[in-house]
Amino acid sequence: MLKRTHNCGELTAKQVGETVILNGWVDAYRDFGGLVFIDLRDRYGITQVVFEPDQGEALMNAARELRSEFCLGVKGVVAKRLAGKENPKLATGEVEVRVTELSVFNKSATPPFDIQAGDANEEVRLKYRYLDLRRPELQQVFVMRHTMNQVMRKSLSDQGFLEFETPILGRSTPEGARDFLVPSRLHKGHFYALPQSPQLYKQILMMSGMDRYFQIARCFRDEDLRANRQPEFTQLDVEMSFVQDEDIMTAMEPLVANLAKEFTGSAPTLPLPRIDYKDAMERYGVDRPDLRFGVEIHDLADIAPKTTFQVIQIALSNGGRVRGLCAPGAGAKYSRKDLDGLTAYVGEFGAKGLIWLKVEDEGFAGPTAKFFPAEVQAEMKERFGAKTGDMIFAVAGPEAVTHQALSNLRIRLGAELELYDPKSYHYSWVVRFPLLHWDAEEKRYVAEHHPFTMPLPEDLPLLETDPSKVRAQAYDLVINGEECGGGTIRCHDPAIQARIFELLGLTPEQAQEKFGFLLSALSFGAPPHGGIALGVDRLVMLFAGLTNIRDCIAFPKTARGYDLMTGAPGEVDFKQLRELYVRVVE
RNA sequence: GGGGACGUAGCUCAACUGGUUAGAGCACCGGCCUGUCACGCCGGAGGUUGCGGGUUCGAGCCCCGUCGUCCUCGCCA
Repeated sequence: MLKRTHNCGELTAKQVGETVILNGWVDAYRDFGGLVFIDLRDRYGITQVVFEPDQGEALMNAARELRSEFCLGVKGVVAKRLAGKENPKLATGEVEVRVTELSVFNKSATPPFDIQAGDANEEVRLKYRYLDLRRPELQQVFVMRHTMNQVMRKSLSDQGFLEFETPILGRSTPEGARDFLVPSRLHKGHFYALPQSPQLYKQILMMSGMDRYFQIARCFRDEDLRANRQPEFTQLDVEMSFVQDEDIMTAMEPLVANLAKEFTGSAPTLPLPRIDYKDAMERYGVDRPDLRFGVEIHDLADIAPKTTFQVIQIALSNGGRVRGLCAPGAGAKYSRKDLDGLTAYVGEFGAKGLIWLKVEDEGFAGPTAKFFPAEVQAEMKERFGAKTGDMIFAVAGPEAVTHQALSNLRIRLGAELELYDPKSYHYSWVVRFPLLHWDAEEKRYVAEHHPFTMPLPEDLPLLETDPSKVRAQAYDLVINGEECGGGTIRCHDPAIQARIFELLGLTPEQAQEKFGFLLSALSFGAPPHGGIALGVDRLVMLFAGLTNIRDCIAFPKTARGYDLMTGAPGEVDFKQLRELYVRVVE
């Protein structure tokens, strides 16, 4: 076998004159009859190799047979290219390899799509994922992903964290996402569940005195997919003992800074900003604000009495809200048609309409400007810091609608008006989430994060009087408006944990049945503890500038949960089902 | 479960208002070519228009159903 002495990305003028062997795939071939050029590709780069008649007819004939994606070994002499024939687009473009010996390891069928172009339909790319993954663009993403894993391991290991593995076959627990179930052969009618996260195991490890845990853990949730959501995904899972919420954030920040440094070239100043959940919702309408730009949302309820605008009066009298934001420089940017488009856009989030006001020297302009007297206009200009040429957008309606409509509008305006550098990164913590919210349909409280979250100490009394007002010791890591991780301090007090189970509608018997092991472990001197999990796939997506999580997962699934390469999920033999006591019903 | 976009040659796309034999570029096959790097030139082959039904003298185009891909609401992180 012609074993490589060099890879396809490393030859330069330094090796001129050396005999080398390269292994790789035919990226392109250019056949001149009397002269054949091959671009040989591996994951390190591309090197041009050339076949010339002086090496004999047999070699030339063999070279003329080469086609795209043939897998080759070539032996030859590194030569400086003819003067003026260098290719500045290639790292190896100064030189070429004059081939003396060729070994075709394997021919290739004609590729089903143009691997170099990379513009094929995703369906076909996923079916032939092994070919898609030959593309340098994709290979770079997985190099990055590898590096990320290394940075995470090193950062945490340097801080004294121990890497653990926890079971994939666990038990189904109530709350959270739908479980993937695995039927037990040994126990008729019983099922394992794949972990939604290693949550309880890592808490138990704290109770075992492991003190600082981490795992790059695969998690499974049987819910519908999205551009940034797959049914199996990877978390950097972390847990620490003897800590409060600030300790977790402080412990994670060096890691975040290391990732930022590695992938963006610059690390944020620490500590990262903390924003109260409540402030985030008020100022940005969302719990994961994109803070690469300003444009805060302001309330307009107080000006309502000074206008004659029915829409506003009605929203307020129905217990809703009127809120708006100021888009700098939007006045000249948006045509009437564009504004109709923005109105339709907020409509997607339930807004009945969009109030838009152009700020001009003479006052507001727009179809609803007449409802705002001069005095109110001055007040609004001041509140929004609006200048001539800006636009004020406002939405009236139920609180959730104003939040959704304005937060999404804000993101859209930020991009369209180029209010930030798309290559920039902003990191922040959103803290003090609500512990619970009331689910009207199920007629019970539902955990905002998960059922093991510790309330803020000062809010503990509210657990008895007004549970939905209880704030949690919870924190999310937000980067560029993406939720990249979240965690909580856990309940290490069995009594508080029992009270929360009660609020969640679990009887003591049910709590015992589902979480007996946890309650038991809590009763044996459990340390105060807490942790966090970062979404590895999302971090790769973010740092690689991708808009879709499939491109940073080697073998992803489609929106319907198929693996188009293997055909999973597939049918199984009746015999397999019988062993598992499982029957398919129509 | 709901909404939207899409599905035509191996790939990327075109085909007027429903009208002759469904076209182009790339890829593929054959031939020519000694300095290309998106090589070039000549020639050729390649189609169940996702699938099933319907309307029509006539359907890639209209209607119904179905499957698949993407985006999204619900759900979920």
